[in-house]
Amino acid sequence: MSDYSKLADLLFPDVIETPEELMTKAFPPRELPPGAQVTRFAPSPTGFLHIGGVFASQAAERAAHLTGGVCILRIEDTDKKREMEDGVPIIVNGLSDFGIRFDEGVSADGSEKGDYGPYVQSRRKYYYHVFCKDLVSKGLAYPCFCSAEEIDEIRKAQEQKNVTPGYHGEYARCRGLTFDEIKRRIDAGESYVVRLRSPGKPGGRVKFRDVIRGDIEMEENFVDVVLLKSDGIPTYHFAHVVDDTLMRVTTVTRGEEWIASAPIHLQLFWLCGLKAPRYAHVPSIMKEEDGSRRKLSKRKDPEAAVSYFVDEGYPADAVCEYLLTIANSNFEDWRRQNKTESYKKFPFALNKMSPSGALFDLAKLNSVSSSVISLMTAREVYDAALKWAEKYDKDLYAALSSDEERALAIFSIDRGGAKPRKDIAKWNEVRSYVSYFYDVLFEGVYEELPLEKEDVKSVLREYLKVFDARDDKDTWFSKIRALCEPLGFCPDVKQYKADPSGFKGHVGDVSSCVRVAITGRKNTPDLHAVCAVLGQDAVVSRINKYLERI
RNA sequence: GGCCCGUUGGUCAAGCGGUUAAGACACCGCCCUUUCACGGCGGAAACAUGGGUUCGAUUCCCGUACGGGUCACCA
Repeated sequence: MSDYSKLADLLFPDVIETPEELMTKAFPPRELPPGAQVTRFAPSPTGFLHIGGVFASQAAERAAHLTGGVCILRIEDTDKKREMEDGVPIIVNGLSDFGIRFDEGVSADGSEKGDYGPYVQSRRKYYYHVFCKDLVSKGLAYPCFCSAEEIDEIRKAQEQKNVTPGYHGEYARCRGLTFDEIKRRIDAGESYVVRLRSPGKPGGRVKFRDVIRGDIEMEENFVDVVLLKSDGIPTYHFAHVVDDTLMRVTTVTRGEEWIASAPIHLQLFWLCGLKAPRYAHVPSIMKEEDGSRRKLSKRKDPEAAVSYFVDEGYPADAVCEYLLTIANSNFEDWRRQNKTESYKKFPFALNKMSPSGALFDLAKLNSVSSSVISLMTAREVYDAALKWAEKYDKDLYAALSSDEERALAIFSIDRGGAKPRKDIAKWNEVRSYVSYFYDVLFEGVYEELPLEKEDVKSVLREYLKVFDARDDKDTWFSKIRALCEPLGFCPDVKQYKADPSGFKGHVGDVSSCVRVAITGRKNTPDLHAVCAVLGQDAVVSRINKYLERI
């Protein structure tokens, strides 16, 4: 028996299987249609769901489901320090709110589904040890007893000599330890990590193809990276290789910050005798500040957290569609061709993602979102707004739920036709949108009218005389029109524009007076419909109130 | 600092050796409209920079600048 085998048995006495056995028996290749991609999203349970996480998971989910593949949710909890109590449910629920469904993996209640689990890394220790033992037995990994202080010393020495920092070459003190020495130190209770014995050389090169970026060439890894920490739990690098192999993942989508460590991963796959997956490194979402851009920051930017979008009341679909416009620029064209189709029908492609990080553009999000909402039915708007208001705006909730039919009538105005209005971009705008329909919500704030006060007053007084809430739209408008000439306004906009002399304004200005008196603002949906919902008494009292004010 | 990635209008972006350099958001103007919108049309607005390669570079190569990432028993 070689020293390496003896060492492997010493380090991992409980491991009785080989990687090959695992891969043929417990985790055989999946039976999937040709071209199907198996992807995964693998967050740490920090309890914070970053918008970039939704972006990356959306890419993974779309890539899998559009090809008839499988998308996995795996929890990377190998670092206990970063863990948070409700970390898992917060992330699972957050993702699910945004319509991202996983075929396998962890659920909010902690349960798991799928045949390639466990899907929580802390429950996969044995599998990591199987692969690690194999590496040790081949002389490709070894235990290292260096303390944090020693590692620090090494780094300082390297900095002084201007050598690439890291545990490698002559600086890898524990590389040459004999079996007897190792056994003595372990028996003495010294703690250790397991390191890769990297065959790489400074200056060596590796090449790989990234689905999004194309060919990338980098210096190969020559550092004896840590595979297993002193508690026997793997580092990200090693867990990635073992998990994605065993779970039969075909395409790894992850943040671009991982490009730098790809050489480590490629080397690990190679040394384990495995085929590396396809990589798709998705760009970070950026934020502009003081003329320069930086990654959207969890600490500084509220919009980095998906909870921001929930709080503001953006429909999940709207956020997803916005993210899709960043991910695949042809999405907008597709959307124009397929106005009412679900975005899930869009032929998303990983290789059409732009390699550079997009700036998060709230104005654009609002535009996308108001389009999404404009296509919803009054019922859908009501339900969603009500649900949002229940948590975020009690007054609005009370008003909306007090008379469902009336609320539905409000949301029905100018909705459902070929050219719906786009007044609402997020649910926290609903309060303002409906405020004038409810006395308890009405702010009593009035926009300025570009007319003399006396003219406004006479318009309103005359309107009061003729207004009848039962009038149909044509009758109602002809009455408005009839007010014009006696009061010095032009009943025809075109005529007025051709020659405004002799007029105080046109029929639009007359309407504006009425509109502002009733609603406080110059921009509202169809005024006739507004009056109809409000009813005779409310319209009259609103106008009287306004008359008293000015 | 080493290594890697990126750089087309204010923003998101098509483009992949020859184009009047698309489109979208925002902005401005006009039109449509019985009000408000929606919509339509039009406008202003860009290839970071210097060298090559080429008959010809936004597109290919090299350098520079700027931005980003990464160099842990964190992911």
